[in-house]
Amino acid sequence: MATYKTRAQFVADDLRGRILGGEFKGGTQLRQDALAKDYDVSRIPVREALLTLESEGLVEFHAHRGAFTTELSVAKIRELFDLRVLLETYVLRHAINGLTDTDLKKAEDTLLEYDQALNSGGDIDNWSEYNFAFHQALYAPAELPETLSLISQLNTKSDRYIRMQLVYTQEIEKAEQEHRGLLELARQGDADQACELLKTHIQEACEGIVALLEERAKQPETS
Amino acid sequence: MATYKTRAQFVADDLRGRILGGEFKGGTQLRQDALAKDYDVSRIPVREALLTLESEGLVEFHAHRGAFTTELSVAKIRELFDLRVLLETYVLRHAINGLTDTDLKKAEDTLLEYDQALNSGGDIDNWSEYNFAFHQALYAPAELPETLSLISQLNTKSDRYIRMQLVYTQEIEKAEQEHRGLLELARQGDADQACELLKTHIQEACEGIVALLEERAKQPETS
DNA sequence: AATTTGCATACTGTATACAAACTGCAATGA
DNA sequence: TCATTGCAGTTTGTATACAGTATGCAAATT
Repeated sequence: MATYKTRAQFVADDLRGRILGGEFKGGTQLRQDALAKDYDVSRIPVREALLTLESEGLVEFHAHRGAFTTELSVAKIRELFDLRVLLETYVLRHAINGLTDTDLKKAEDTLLEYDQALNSGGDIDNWSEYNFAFHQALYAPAELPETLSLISQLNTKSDRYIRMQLVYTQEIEKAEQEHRGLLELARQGDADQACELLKTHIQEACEGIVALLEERAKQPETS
Repeated sequence: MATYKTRAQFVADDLRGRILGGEFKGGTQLRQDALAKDYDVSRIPVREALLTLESEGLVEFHAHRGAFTTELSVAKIRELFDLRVLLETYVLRHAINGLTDTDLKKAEDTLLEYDQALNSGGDIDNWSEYNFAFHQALYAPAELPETLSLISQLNTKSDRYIRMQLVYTQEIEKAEQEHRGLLELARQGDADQACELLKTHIQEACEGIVALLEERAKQPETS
């Protein structure tokens, strides 16, 4: 924590990880006092951290009742993934036009680094990060920072559900193959096919999550 | 102020209006103490309001140096407007499929209300609000709340520049005609043409703003 | 017994107080 | 002369203290 500029930022970053990691069920009230004790700070930086997380859609404030973790309906999940398709194919197309060798190298390095992590320890937390890093590396050449930031937002919101799916299925390998495919198509400069692959990549992930949620809805409480 | 839930929200709403209204030049430091005195509250709700505005892109925090109003480069403005084209044509298409008479009526009402405001008082502040309300009414039937929220974000970020343009040009009437055109095409169910009109509507506004900014860049300091 | 009222408790939202970081200027030294 | 250091003042970031609102339970009323 010594490296962090402010306590509020530290709390926000750590708490974000805990929420994405599934420590709290959707709709859980986050007690400011308890969090303050967790991090050994006062409630002020905790409140500021919660406000940051609210802007990221992970938490919701209700006046005088505090902050609650959010929960997404199936409809909203579908909407988020549709938006990802729209925005990510958009930037991918831009990125592929004007893609340099060094850009390709960077994306490839991310992929390799991520292979190694997978073969060694490889828990979900790391995967989520590497997945994100690969996509950002692939999109970076588009030089559309605002768009990337929007995509990043959408990813944060859907991240909890993506992780959920990864635990219960063997999606990681499939995703990795698709990543290799994307890189190859990008190298060939085939934007149309790359976008098509990306689209199905995202849509299939969405369907997997929806299926899992509906499955889970049938069986209540399997503690 | 009694109607507001918390002081922080009140400050955020009012301060947003002041920033969008152009009270502060880009890059101005916002002193927490001064704002606290303005609103007769302590610095705590002011800080929370500033954090909210940061998440909207109107303000930026630098650790231990406080909050500064943001300023967009021409490249970023272009990027934002391109995103608006992408997202707004996307929802408009969805909205036009499955558009009911009552939906049309609502959008039309907004347009009429806004005519009246234009003929009576009609300052820029109101125009910005009505413009936003009309677009939201037109898009609402798509039933894509996350997408609308994203569009709303983009509009907030670009709002300052749109207003700037309105002051110096006679864009309002032109925009109004385009609004009528959009409504008519929507009524006819012609999504393709409606999207095309919307696209040029947004792109021309963008070019107008860019031209104005570049004009202004040539003549430094006309105090 | 069920519903309502009043009260105690707990928690949030905000004010005040304090500590740490930044800024600018003057003094010092090369 | 210019760069560097040290210090004072200012401002931010955070802790503590207080006020107002929501929640839950018990007594009271029908």
